Amino acid sequence: MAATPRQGAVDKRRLILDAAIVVFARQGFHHCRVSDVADEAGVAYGLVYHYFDSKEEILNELFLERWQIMLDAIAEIDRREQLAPREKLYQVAGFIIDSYRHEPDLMKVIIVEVTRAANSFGRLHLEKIREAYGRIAEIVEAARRDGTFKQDISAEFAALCFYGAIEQLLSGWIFDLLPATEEEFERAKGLVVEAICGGLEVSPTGTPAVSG
Amino acid sequence: MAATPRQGAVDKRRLILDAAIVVFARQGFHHCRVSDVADEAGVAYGLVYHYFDSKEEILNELFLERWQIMLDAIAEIDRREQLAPREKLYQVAGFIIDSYRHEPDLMKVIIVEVTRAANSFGRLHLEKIREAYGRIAEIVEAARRDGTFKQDISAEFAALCFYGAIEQLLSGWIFDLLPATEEEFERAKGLVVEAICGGLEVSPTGTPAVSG
DNA sequence: AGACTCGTTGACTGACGAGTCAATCTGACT
DNA sequence: AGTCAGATTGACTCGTCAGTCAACGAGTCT
Repeated sequence: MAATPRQGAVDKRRLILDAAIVVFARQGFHHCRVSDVADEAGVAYGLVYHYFDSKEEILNELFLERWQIMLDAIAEIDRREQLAPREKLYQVAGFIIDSYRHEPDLMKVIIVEVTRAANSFGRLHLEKIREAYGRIAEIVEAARRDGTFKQDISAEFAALCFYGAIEQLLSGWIFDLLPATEEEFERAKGLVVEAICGGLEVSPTGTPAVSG
Repeated sequence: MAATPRQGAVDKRRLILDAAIVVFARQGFHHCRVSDVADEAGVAYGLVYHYFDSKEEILNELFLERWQIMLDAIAEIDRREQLAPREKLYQVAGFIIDSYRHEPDLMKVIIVEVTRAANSFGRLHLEKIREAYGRIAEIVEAARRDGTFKQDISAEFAALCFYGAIEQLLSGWIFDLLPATEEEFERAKGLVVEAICGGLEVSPTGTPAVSG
């Protein structure tokens, strides 16, 4: 299975994966043909089946590949001792938002075709998604232990809200409900953390309302 | 088109819609056949096409029907002058969560199948989804005006986070990542509002941490 | 009774598209 | 030059399934 890609030769497997990202994002997984992917990759139809067992396997591969990168990134962020909980969450939000900024098509495919459809194929995806919640929950749990975060909201529940807010944000960009500009991406990072950590309500004491 | 359903006769159109909810939820929109829906409804295959133009139209109908109910409910909640912003949001969260409690299959279909489809078929769905954000944003906007909510988070952004958290909650139940019991439903209503309005962080002054 | 309308039936069709496979190519190694 | 392994090709197969349609049934009106 392409164990030794000849030097100089283009990695056709990668080519197919990248083409699939474009096609899946444009037409949707169910509304595209395998031949569309092959055409986009500039490759013969049959070659797709040389590298992958099925159309679904391509989607699986795209998801698992990218999701693992995210899981590792979250774990790495959590490991930085000097960061306050809120800063850790900011880093996490930043990583996910930057992922969308740099690879909007891939993130669209993952969110629209995989995250929302997790019941149709194997339990593997659900396990991976749960893992992401778990890693975020660990950050929250540490914050609860050191007294920064409230006791009465469980870490798992908090993680769910936090991730949900971010995913909805990406959905907004994906479906053109929100302006997807560089400035908006940056602003959103801070705002989503402020909304979830600080809350929408004005604190009883500090944080005077900024006019304008 | 079934303008005068004869009295005593079962409304076959409704029967088909209800069967579609069950089948779409169980097998997924793309992994079921129209004949599955007909069988579930106990009706001949062709009758489905007597009432609907296509398989997709059934999905459309299910979404639009239910979504409009939700939009109306949110508007109605916003109209209750005596409610504080946080209480209004609690009512909204409660309504959506209760929708899931009473019709989990329908809500599953709407969340799992429609959002995915939102890019493939018409912009109508997106418009409706945007409308929901808008109605929630109105609640937040009023709260910002009267000084209850922060100025530096826009109402639209706040609405997105709020709705995102709720949708993620439903996803958790849908995909069995969370226990879906009566008590959890009730607890979740309060928690999601507390998380979003009050934030995860302990307020500088009040709200002493509850032990246990 | 006869004619008309509308609900209902389910066998059939036609297109579509995932996956197969035998043939061909390419470069490496002897 | 000859052999071999793996990459690459694309025409073909074959099941599936959305959508059609001609016929039938059950009320209603005259």
